[in-house]
Amino acid sequence: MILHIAYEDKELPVNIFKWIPLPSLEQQHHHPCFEMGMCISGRGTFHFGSTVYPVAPGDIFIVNVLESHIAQSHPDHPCEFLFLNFDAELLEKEEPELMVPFRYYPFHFRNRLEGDGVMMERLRVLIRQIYEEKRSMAPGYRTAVKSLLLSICVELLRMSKEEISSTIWMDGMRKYEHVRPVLQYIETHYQKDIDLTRLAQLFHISQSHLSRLILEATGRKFKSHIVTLRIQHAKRLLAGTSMNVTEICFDCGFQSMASFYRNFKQYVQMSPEDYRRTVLTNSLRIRADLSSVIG
DNA sequence: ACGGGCACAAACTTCTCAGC
DNA sequence: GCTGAGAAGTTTGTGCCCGT
Repeated sequence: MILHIAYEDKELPVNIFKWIPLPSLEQQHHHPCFEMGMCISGRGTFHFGSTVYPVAPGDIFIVNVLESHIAQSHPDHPCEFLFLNFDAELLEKEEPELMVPFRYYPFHFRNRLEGDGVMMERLRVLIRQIYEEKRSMAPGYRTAVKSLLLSICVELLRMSKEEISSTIWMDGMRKYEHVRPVLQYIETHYQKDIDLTRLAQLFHISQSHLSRLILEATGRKFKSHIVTLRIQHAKRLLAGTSMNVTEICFDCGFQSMASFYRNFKQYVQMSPEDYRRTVLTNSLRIRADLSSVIG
């Protein structure tokens, strides 16, 4: 199940809120943003696909972009979470290296961070500070939230560096630096008709070698990487504009309606029209809930 | 007009081997 | 160890069609 994340503040794509999961196991969901969930109290379980982690106070769970997950409370000791979700663009714009623990080491990525180490304690404090900043909305809170979030990502980056041997780390960074211009090119040209052959010619690398480099750097195949960017763009247009599906398809860089439908269904598990209806229904429901709370 | 499915050709990925 | 070339298997794009 896909969740469309609407940020309260359009200038700051960061949400933070308290949440008590139900004791019954709900359907897993995913969303196009990063999420961190810190357990404040109680017990329970956190499900990522078929992997199940126990939940204890102080545990921090990292949810990657489009990763299926759901938290569940213990029936007798419901757990309370502080959930933080934010747009990946925030990190990419600031310093792409911050994406490394999430994106460039897919095989080292782990969802549960636990323990009483100095770094863990620092992460917990930073998450609480973001919650307080967002709640108080004191002058300059946007900058404060952004800098706290970036500090969290720096901590994660350093933690992941400690876990991975320096040889693997240096090797990964070197490969990433090698392929970085290609990835930047893809991210600015994905709306156009780019293919691996032309890209290989442009960067003077063989097609097979470029394919391998992209896979090593991103954890995704070339096509999958492009399609992910295009689908994210399509979702933004479906949710935020009245453009018809055909216009959106070609605006995103798809060469035909058929491939757009096939890819959209594969990545989002529903057709573009169904997605637009779901997003509209959800946003209307949220507005109705808010107006009933406000009175 | 638009949304969606199917079959085939084209493009991409993966693997292996060889040269530097 | 890094990179390129080539072959085989897999995936995607294109064109066409049908239903609403």
